[in-house]
Amino acid sequence: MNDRLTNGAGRAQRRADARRLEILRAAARVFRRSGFAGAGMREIAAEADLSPGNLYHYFKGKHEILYFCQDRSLDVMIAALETARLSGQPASEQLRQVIEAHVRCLIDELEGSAAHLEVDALPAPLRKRIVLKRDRYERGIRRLVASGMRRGELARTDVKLVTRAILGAANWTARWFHPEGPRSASAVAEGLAEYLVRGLAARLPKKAGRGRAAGSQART
Amino acid sequence: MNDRLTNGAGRAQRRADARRLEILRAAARVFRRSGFAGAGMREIAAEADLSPGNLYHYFKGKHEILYFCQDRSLDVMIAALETARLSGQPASEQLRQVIEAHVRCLIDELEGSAAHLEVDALPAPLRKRIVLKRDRYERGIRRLVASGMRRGELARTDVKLVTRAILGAANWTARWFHPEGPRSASAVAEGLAEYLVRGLAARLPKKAGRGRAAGSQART
DNA sequence: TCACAAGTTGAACCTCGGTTCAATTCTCCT
DNA sequence: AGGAGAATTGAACCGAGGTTCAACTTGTGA
Repeated sequence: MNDRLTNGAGRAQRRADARRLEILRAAARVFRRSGFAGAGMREIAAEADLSPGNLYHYFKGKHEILYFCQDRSLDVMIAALETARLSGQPASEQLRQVIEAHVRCLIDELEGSAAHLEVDALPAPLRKRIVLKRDRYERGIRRLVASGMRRGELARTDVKLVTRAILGAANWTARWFHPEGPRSASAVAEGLAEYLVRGLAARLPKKAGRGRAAGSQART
Repeated sequence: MNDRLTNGAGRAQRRADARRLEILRAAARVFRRSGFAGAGMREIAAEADLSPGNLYHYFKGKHEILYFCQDRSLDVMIAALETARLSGQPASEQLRQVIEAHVRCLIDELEGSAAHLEVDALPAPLRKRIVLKRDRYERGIRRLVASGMRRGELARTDVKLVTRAILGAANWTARWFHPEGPRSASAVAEGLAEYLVRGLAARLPKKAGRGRAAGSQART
């Protein structure tokens, strides 16, 4: 009976949540296509198949939509980072997974979102929250890299600089990747990760115990 | 006499040109700070120390200012690419120079310009011209990389993908670099180039004639 | 010195895009 | 069925920012 009592209200809540999610996805697509400034509320409404005024029933305004898009993206990326961390694999493998997940998060055709690239577009209170989360993500990657360096799995270098280079290269795919292009999103993610990880593995061939490093030596 | 006849007009022309350049520099700074959308003509005018209406004496509009900023940046980068190419040094060294110049072009405190990062903001005719030039620059880098691969100086891989990764990492410095930060622009440019070039040199240690590779082996 | 062209200004204009809102429709519960 | 709240709409509102422009100032050449 209690279950039956909340069934309708529960269903309405679920529908509202689903509609919110729908809007966020649509917005993410428009933001990725046109950038935040170029994305109009009318365009987002059309993409989400509702009227412009209706957006305000679900979100306070354009900035709030952007904020939630960004929050979602960062959640996905942080989860991937955590998964990699818990895998217990070598640092280079973990880093590869993180980079691939990051790139996919950006350029996946249906779910991809470049929203988190436009933090500066947010008003200060929302921006602060996103920056905290983004910095948390970035620190996680740095820890992964630093740990790999300490273990001798990655070449020692400026952790911060390298992490930003990695993120830059990954984020930049949003600019040039086209779904109809010659490479699939996966191929791009993998190729990019391969290159970026290799830049940190450069000085490892001396370690005889390293299966891959040994393979590299045999090949070249 | 002829020299004296054109002296005043020549001087006026030079002053107009100097004023145009001043405006472009000011605009580049504002664009870098606030992005194209966030940069207002009033702000640019203030930065260039003249009135908003006066900008229109020198440029047709905001988009034309952006276009010329971008054109200038690409000129600088293309020139650096040409210098590196003509140096006849190994591909990895050439690539290093190109990357460093690219990064400096972005984050140099007085002259730096991130304008070329916002190609999409241009109306179609101007955008077409910038895209042509930008693609020319990118093809030049690709040729450099491909040539290094053919010569065995760089590891063989997907040239286009790697070039874009490099450009992405380099361009992204515009997002995170702060002049008052712990690293100078030069240190960032050098560190970044080091890492990005190493990702392409990963498989070279086998070449006994390589002084650096041999040094690396001795160290690790 | 004068006439004309170049350069400058600051207020006003105008458009575009974010947002509001009254009216209407839909959904849920009694 | 009726009432209340949620959801939706489409037109109107409003302000920010790009641009125009008449009036004025400065520079140049005869």
